[in-house]
Amino acid sequence: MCDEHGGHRDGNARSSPPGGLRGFIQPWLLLLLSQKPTHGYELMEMLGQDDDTPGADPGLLYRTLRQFEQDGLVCSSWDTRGGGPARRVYQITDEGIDCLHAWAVKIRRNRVRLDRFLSEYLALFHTEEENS
Amino acid sequence: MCDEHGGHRDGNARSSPPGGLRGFIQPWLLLLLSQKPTHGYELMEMLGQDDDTPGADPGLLYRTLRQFEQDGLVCSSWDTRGGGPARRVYQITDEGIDCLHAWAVKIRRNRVRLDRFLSEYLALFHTEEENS
DNA sequence: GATAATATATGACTAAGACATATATATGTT
DNA sequence: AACATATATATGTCTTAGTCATATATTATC
Repeated sequence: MCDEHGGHRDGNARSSPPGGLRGFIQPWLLLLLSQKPTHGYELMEMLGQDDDTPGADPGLLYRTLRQFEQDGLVCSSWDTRGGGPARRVYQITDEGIDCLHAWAVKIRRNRVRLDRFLSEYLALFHTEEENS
Repeated sequence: MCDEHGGHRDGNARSSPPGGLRGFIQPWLLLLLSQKPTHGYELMEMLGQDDDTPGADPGLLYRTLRQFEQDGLVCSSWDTRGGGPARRVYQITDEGIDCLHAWAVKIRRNRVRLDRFLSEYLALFHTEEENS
C-alpha cells in the first residue's frame, strides 16, 4: 500500500494534538461578567485558578474585552478607588446576556458532538483490543 | 456606572457567537481513518452527512490531510482503479493512532470543561429567574 | 531609591477555519 | 462531437482565536 514502516520516526513533530479545543474564553468571560461587573485582572485570576477553566493569556483577555465593548456586549468605566493603578471595570449589557445565551446553546450542541466522538472512539478501541 | 441603555441597538453586529467550538476536524479525520483507509472526498461525505459531525470544508480537509502526511500521522497512495479521477487514499500510521489517543484525552478533558461551564451557567440563569 | 505587585495594553506570530475558485477525469446526454 | 454533471484534489485569500513576548504606568513595601 504505502510505505508504512512500523517504527515511529517522528519526522516533523506534531505527534500530539496542538491546542485544546478553542473558542472558549469568550463564553467564560461573558458568564463571569454576568455574575458581577469586574476588571480584566480579576477575570484573569478567576479563570486561572481552576483546572476546568481555560487559563487566560492577558493579551487575549484584554483584547477580547475591548472587542466585546466594540460589539456592545459590555461597557466599561474606570475605577480609581482603592490602591494600585486604575481598573477598567466591565459590565455586561443586555446584548451581552443574549450572546451568552447563544453561546450556551452552541456549547450544549458541542457537548453532544464530543460525546458522539468519544462513543465512536470507545467503540473502536475498546471492543477490538487487538493491538499490543 | 456606564451608559447602559436598556435598548438593544446592535451597533456592530456580533450579538451571536462567531463559530462553533474549533479544532475538531482533526480528531474526526484520525478516527475515521483508523476505521479504514479512505480518500478525502469520501471523508468529506462521511463528515457531512451527520449533524453531530463538523461538516467539513473541502479546502480545510485536503490541507489537513496533507499536513497529517507531512507530520507522519498518515501516508497516502494513488488509487486509479474504478471510474472517475484518481483518488489519493490515506492510511493512518502508528503515530497517527498515538495522536488520536492523545486527542481523545484532550477531548475528554474538554467535555469536563463544557459540563463545568454549563452547570455554572444553569446555576446562574435557572435559580434566579429575575429578568422578564 | 529600588523592587515587586497590580493593572492594562500592544506587537508579532501560528493555527483553524470560512469562502471562493481552479483543475482534471470520467460519465451521461443530446 | 459538444456539453453538462459528478467525482476528486488543490490553491488563494481572509478572519479569528490563541500563544508568547514585551511595554507601560501606578501604588505599596523594603
